[in-house]
Amino acid sequence: MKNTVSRCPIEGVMQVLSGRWPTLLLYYLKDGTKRFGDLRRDNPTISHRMLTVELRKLEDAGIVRRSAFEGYPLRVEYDLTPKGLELVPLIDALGQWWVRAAGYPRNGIRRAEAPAG
Amino acid sequence: MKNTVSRCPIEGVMQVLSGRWPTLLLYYLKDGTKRFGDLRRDNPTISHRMLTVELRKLEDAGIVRRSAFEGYPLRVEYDLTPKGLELVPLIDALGQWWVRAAGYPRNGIRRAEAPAG
DNA sequence: AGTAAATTACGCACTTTTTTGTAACCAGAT
DNA sequence: ATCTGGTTACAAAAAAGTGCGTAATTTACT
Repeated sequence: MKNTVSRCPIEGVMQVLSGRWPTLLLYYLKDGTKRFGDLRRDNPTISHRMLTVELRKLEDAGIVRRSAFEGYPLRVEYDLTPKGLELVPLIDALGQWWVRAAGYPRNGIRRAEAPAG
Repeated sequence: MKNTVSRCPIEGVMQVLSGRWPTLLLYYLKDGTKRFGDLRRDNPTISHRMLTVELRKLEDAGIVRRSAFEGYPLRVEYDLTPKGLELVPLIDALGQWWVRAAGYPRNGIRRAEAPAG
């Protein structure tokens, strides 16, 4: 998943959305503005390092907006940009496809017997 | 991205679609049936091993159908299952979002100044 | 009054885990 | 020997986790 020039738009999107966290963060951010700690509580298994890294990646992709406020204790808020909001229904569609297709019959055709012609 | 029980459907989909190859293979397979060697030529940078690994993953997910025919040299064909076909427009939508959103204005709000209240 | 501890959102260095690539080997008919 | 579609073992690379340090203010306690 290294940085490669992508001829195909699919490569570009997947560079950003691939992995366990990006879509999951989108999922939580679509409810509205969240703080760093909120997102950690939403998903307790993400490490603080990964959360910063992934948020930064989404920010760089123009999907998430980061707003830091002066003062202590620190306060930083994250929310979706218009671009990010457009992405949400597309991700949702994938989720729906996943649950819908879960009941599909297994493709039983393995090692089909047929003339090699 | 290891095997975790996914409460959220998003996690499930991304487990299969994450990475550089899955969506790309979908992209090539949507044109119709392809053989192993075809797919390697379509994407010369994928290693022999990764192609088998990724194809097997997609097959296990019920997205790709694998048909092996008797005889030598070997002949194995890959195509999309109905489930896989349903996925294609969703992936395409992501690609379109990517190119459409590429021209969006950068989110310039960084380190916003505001009362910490 | 003085001090210790908690808070919040990280950055950095280091270790572990996971993923991907390489190369060699296999089958068996032409 | 070559062709095709694989498998396996090993090595390299990338991704993810761990733990420590930082900052200024509040709270908790003595």
